[in-house]
Amino acid sequence: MKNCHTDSAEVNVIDELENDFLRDVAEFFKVFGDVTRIRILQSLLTGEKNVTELADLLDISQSAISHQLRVLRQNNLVKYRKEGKTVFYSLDDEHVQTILEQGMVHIRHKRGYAE
Amino acid sequence: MKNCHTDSAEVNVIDELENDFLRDVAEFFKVFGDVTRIRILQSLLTGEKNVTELADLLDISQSAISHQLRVLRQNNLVKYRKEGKTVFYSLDDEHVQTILEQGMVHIRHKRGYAE
DNA sequence: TTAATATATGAACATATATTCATTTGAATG
DNA sequence: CATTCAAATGAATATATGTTCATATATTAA
Repeated sequence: MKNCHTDSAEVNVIDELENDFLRDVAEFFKVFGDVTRIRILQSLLTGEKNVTELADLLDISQSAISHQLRVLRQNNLVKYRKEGKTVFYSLDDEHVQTILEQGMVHIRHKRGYAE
Repeated sequence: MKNCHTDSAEVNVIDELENDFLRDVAEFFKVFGDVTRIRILQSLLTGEKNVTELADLLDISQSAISHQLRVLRQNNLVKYRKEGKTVFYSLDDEHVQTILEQGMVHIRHKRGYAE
């Protein structure tokens, strides 16, 4: 007799789904786990910016910025808007902002940075 | 005449502090950016577990678990308690739990997993 | 003390990832 | 159309990271 928790084949299926899910969660956090991307995201907290602006502001090559923006795009952390030749990026939703700010608050408290 | 925002040397000092801070934030998120560590953390949501338990439960070698627990320890995501030869690990504080759950909720919604 | 068990650690290896450099695409303008 | 400017992309390289394997440490039991 089987129930929804002890049948081994069924549990394996569930485990696989769970593992896929956790893999995605890890991938999601991984995107926040890079200084360049964090700096980009933090810059976008104050509003949309184009690629050149970001490169100048952060003193990082246009190429590096562009590569990282692609990662951010692919993971839906930013959205963009084209206007002529320039592309303006901004944070995708408040979820992103919330998580970013949570992390910043955590480190600020932990390391005792001035508020 | 200088003020607290335009003096270039002073700004550089501020930038350095800010960059150090953002580096730490990225490091912090990086810890969440690995499936094994996420699986460990998720397992600890239901309470403390020892190393062997985790290795069995997650079907990951004792060594791999131990290496990752070290990373989690060094970043204050978990704390531990020794009892004889066994070491019990648990989540450090609710901050960790909050961020983990935020990420899981985000992915669940984004990917449309069943609640 | 010897054996057994739980955990930690170091070295080696394979893979992933970020940056640079060169080039390309695409849009506006002369 | 040729040029210029903004952004994207591909290849190459250097570095970081996770796992395995072998071994060490530490605690308990025989």
